[in-house]
Amino acid sequence: MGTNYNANAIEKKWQDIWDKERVFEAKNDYTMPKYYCLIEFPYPSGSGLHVGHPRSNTAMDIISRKRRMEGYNVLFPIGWDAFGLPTENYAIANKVPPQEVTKENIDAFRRQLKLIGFSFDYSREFSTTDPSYYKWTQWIFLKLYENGLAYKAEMPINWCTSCKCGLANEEVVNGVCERCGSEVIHRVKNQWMLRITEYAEKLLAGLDDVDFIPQVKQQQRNWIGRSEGAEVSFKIDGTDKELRVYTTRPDTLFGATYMVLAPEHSYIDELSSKIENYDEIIAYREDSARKSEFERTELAKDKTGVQIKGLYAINPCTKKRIPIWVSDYVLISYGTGAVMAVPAHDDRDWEFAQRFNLPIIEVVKGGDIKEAAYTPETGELVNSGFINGMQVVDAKNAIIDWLEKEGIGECKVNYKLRDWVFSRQRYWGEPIPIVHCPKCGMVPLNEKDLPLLLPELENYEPTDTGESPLSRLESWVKTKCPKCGADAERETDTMPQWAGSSWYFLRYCDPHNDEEFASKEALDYWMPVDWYNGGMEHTTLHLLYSRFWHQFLHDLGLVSAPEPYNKRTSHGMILGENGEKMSKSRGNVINPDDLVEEIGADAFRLYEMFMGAFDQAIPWSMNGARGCRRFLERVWRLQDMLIDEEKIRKNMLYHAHSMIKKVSEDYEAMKYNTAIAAMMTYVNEVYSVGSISRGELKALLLVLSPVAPHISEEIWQVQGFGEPIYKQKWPSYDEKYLVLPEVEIALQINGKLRSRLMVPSDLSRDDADKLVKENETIQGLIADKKLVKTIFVPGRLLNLVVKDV
RNA sequence: GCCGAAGUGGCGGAAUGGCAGACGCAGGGGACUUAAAAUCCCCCGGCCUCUGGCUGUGCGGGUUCGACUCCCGCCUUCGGCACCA
Repeated sequence: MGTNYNANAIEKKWQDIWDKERVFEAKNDYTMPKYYCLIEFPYPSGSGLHVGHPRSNTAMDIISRKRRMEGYNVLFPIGWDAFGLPTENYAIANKVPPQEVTKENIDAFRRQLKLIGFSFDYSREFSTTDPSYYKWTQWIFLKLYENGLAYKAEMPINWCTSCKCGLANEEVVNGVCERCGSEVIHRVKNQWMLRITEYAEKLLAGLDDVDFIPQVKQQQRNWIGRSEGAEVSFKIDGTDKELRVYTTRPDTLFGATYMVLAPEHSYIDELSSKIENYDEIIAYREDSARKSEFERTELAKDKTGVQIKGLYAINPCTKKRIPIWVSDYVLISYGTGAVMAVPAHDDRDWEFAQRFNLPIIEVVKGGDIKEAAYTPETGELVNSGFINGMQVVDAKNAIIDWLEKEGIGECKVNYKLRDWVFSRQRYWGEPIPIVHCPKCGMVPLNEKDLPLLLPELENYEPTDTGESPLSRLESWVKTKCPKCGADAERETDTMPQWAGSSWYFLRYCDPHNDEEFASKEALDYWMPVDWYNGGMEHTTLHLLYSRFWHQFLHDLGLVSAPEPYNKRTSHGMILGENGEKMSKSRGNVINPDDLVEEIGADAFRLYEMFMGAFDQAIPWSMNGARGCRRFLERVWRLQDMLIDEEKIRKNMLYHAHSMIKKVSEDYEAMKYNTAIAAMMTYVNEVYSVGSISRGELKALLLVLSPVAPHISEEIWQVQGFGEPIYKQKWPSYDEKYLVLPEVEIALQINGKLRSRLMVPSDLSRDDADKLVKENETIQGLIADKKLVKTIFVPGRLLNLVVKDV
């Protein structure tokens, strides 16, 4: 009997070797074929590594290790997305500087990741909070500012009552703050904004050229939300004002029977003298402001609204006077903040009209407008003057031509995407490198003055005014104008956490560069990222933001690739054993450290990949994890069955080669669970044979090594198989061994399984027909029936279609 | 409400339109052992008249020689969301 499998000792040993030999550092040899594997860099939270992290990490570690064996120069980097509110909140609660908390958390995370044996290039590690990194985040911001893509705007924003800072719409989840869960209200604030909408078309077009899983493309397209329609002006009766609306259905203009303004619409104030029930309208507006966007959408079925008495619009087609209402189902942030209501052909308008007894006029044939709005974009126009009888598509064109001729409207493309609110009134973020000068206005810092360091404070609490804690540090706020030298003040807002993660993949290419964010040479070689795996939850925020920044840098000629990521895949969430989301409060958290201690890193990695389909949410099973350890024990004991034979024996050729093929293909398709099943099947086969040759064991260790690298290296070394696996080539398979001389096929009658037959695997169609005639079993089964036809699928089945005589 | 994904044994899951349940977990039985653990071997969807047969992949239809897979209509669950005019 050989030695026992001591996972912890083996793992420590090989991790030290990899470290010392710098095995996984990407080479600066730009003549080699490259491969850039990326995982979303973790936020180093105080609670430590979650078992969800290793799912994505192991998957990409497998690809990285396989690529190295295939001869690629692989970049598989790691870093820390360390700015953000949880750290800041922890710092406030425990009265310690966020810098210290961050350092501790990063050290803890690094230690945990190293314990699992990922093949990261730690020589390129950095944190977004390093001044040498955020110097370049600030630099990119200044480029955006120079190019008119960063601006300040007074606008209604989401205001978190607890964090006391503005949030992007995208950060508001179910009406509460994504970070702290507190209520979000609307408040007006002068905010830094990034003009991502300028890139809407490009962000959309770029999706055509990248290999993202379809759900990601779909979600980004829906988020950008391009629509084609028209803007139309409605005269307001008795005034010189026109009410501008956007519609995707200009063809239904004859059916517009009333108008609706968002409660925040400026006309309510501008025309206040004409509004008979002004007080009522203002009261309604105040009600709406108190509602979060969530509530405004929640109450979908019970619409509220008030008619603006004294104001009427003129439908430009029918020339009729139509009432104007105000309702919070119309949002100020989309389109023009006002709509023409066509209740016959829009669900929301229909409900509203039903509720308030407003007229509903059918203008497209095909539905029953007494029962519901008819919304399909096909049908014939009725009750519509000069477009009567036209189909919807033609009617749209005709109306737009008419609007343009009359000068009251034109076609217009709209996006649902909104500009990115980029300010945070918080401490733990990159300071925005702008100075406010009483003479020159807003002045960007000079490049040579970057990084603008985040100063240490005594107290990190948000101020009651809602300004950043930085505003309290007078010595920092007071400065000279970079342009004229006059006394000036620094911007005290900081950037959101998304800033640092919008370009980190570029920095990995050349992480120690002091002169540039990364050298052109390094970027040209490494970019784009070949394969990026991450969570679906980042699809519309991080993934879109980083594509935006990258496209912008591309437009400046600073990066060559038009898109940052060539391929994007996604992993499923790991749930607790009870099938619920893992969380401290639910008490179902699995600690990676304990697990590595109990079953070892290799078994842990193996289970993470074996537990189920990679892209689906899977509940944890401690027994399943132990089963994976059991498999590795079985692999370890193969050493006791080893015979002194270099080659793969004849009876094992089929098994070995089909395993290599299956594992190679399944890794690429992220079907890790079936790849591992194939290796288990192979090991089961060896056990039934009772012995294994050196060649047979080598084949297994090579394909197993990306998932379970430590045990594979150890057995390889102990058995004297040569240079370590990390220097070996990925094994290939030979098609000629994938065919067995005989196969078992199914015999079906009318599609029902009746028997099984052993036949030569090269059995031809003619041979099959002959077989049907000559085989006694078959003849017995169809004795009293008439054979209509036979269907033969080589290697699979023989189906006899018969009829009763 | 809208968009997306998914429904297969006790559980996690396999299955280019071709033998449903690979592989693993849990369970049962046996071997080994003084014994237990570990290990090795075998069984393991349901039902029946049990060397065989029937039935079975959320429900109801359809296409096909043949459907977990494709089409139509439902139901349920899970994610995401923006009442987007």
